[in-house]
Amino acid sequence: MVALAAGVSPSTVSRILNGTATVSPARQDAVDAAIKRLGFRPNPVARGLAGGRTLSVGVLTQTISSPFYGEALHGIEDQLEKAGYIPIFVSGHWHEAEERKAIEALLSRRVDGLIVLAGRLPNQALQAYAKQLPTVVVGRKLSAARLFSLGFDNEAGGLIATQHLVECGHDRIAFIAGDRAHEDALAREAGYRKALQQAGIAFDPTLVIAGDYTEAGGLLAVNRLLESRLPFTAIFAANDQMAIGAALGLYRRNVRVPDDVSLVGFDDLAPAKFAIPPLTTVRQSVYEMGSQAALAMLDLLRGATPSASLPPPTLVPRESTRRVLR
Amino acid sequence: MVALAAGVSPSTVSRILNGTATVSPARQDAVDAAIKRLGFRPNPVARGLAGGRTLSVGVLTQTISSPFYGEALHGIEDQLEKAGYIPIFVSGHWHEAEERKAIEALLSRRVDGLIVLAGRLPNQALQAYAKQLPTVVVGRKLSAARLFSLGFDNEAGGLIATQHLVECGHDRIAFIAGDRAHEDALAREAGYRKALQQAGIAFDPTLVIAGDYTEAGGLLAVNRLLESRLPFTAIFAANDQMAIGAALGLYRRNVRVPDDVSLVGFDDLAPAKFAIPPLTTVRQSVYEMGSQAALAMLDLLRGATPSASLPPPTLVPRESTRRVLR
DNA sequence: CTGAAAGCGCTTACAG
DNA sequence: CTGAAAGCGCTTACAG
Repeated sequence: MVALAAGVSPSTVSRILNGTATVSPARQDAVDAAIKRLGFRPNPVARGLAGGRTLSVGVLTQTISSPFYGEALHGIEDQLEKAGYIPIFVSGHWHEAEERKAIEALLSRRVDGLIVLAGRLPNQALQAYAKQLPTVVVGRKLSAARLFSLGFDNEAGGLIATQHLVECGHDRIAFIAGDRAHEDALAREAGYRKALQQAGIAFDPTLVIAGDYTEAGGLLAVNRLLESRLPFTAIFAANDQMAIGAALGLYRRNVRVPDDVSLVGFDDLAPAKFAIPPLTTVRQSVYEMGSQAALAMLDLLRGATPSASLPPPTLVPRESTRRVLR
Repeated sequence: MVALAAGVSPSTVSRILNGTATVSPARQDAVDAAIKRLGFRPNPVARGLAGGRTLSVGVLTQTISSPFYGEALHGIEDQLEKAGYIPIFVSGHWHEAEERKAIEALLSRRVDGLIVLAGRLPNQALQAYAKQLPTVVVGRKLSAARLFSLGFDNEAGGLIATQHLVECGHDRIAFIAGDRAHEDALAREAGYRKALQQAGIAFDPTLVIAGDYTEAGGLLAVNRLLESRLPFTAIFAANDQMAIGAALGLYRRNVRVPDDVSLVGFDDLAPAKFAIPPLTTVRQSVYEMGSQAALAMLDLLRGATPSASLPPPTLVPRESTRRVLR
């Protein structure tokens, strides 16, 4: 070890580097100076082998190129980096076997912790991983030792989106649902129904169209809706991407937004703001979600109990919704 | 080493694992069986320390949440994973000092290679890194030993975009430029000018507006253009994001696309297809760019000379452009 | 507070 | 073709 060449034993240097024990000021200074002089940078690989820590945390995401998760990864990266950890991102592509494989790769690289963003892995698989290393899961509610979970209140989001439409005077509100395999899609739908109920509007199942969280899915859904000839004056799409697809479908058939139908999305990703017309939506700070997840991981890593939580969703009124004219 | 417990020496096992030398069939089988029986998974951390290989490659990107780079990262990940390597993504945020720091972090983790996506690092810095480890840089042309560079033909892209507009009969074509710090922005502009020249249309510098590759920048640019009261019937924006911002600016002022002005973008990222109206643009397969970069890295790693290249950009005609009416 | 020693899990010359 | 040995760059009990 290089720094040894500058006075003391390797053990002492190691202790200083890690703050593992108190060291006399004299040697402290000597070592600091030597480190500076030599431009010494500890080798994380060796540290990992010897100490069992790699200062890296594995992050299982679904698609690294998704606009939604991209934001979250950004939040994770910023936070982890500050603490000297490096995130290692792997993709599961919404496929259980791939997710497992990706996590195995992470484990074999001895990451210190695991952050899981959504996915199809059963809860119990996640709980099992938590036995091996600190784990934070985003988008589900579950508990176990060394496992922390974090999620938005999607039902509340669905509720305020629909309430906004109700307040605008709409009572024939179609809903384009998200992929039912996602917990959050179900919660958003529950919020929609709850708002209807609170407003005394009868729930009409024919106004609910299945979707898949993609633009193409939103386009398809709106086409089906239009072909059904059911009357409606507003659409709540379970995410922005579907709302954007729906907007295109409406444009194609010369249905004007918001003059003929009001449209609200969910997420408030970047494209919502520049949609034509700019999309009214429910804001969730996905970046914040990532950074809170990382903070929780850092807590877990130092043996503390995480207290991270997410701000409630809020409505962002833009130009795709308006009061219904009578 | 666990597998030793099953017959031979650790060296032999290592050799089998790495294909480093020929081993007698008998031991080969014995070891294979033992590996299988014990469910042995080699520890990449230890391999890295001992052998100097970590089976990881560092990827410097600018913003992990960018729609453009997200696609590229996806391509890199898919290709590297197939070969047993894992990518480690770090962000430089278009900031030279951060880029350097990020690369240092990668080096200290002993990545086997480095893929650099754009950025502000001077070419010579990149060439210096190439002396330390195999490097592939995307989006610049430069050469050095163990350095491979790869990029789209942005000038050709700018050319075909503008030619398309010319063929539609436009001769007052505005150009919203990209961030001049990007080489590709300059090349796209050169393509624009070349097309004008080939068509015998005089270049009018007042029709060129500075932009920054963001939607907000496109919106601003179009406002400036409209306020200038200069006549124009078409706009070529140097990327899709600015085109989308421009479309919103036009919509706000009741200028119809494509009836009043034709609009073309560049990149063909996902949102272009669902813009209103769907955006005519120049397609570059960013995913392909990532996967070719990864393939080139794999070549470098095995000591071969990379031969990766990118398909030429192509025009994707959609609904935002139309023949000018006389 | 601080060394000397052993060891993390592998790989790679070095000798057969 | 195959072992024994040394070593990658650190950390962590173990003794002072």
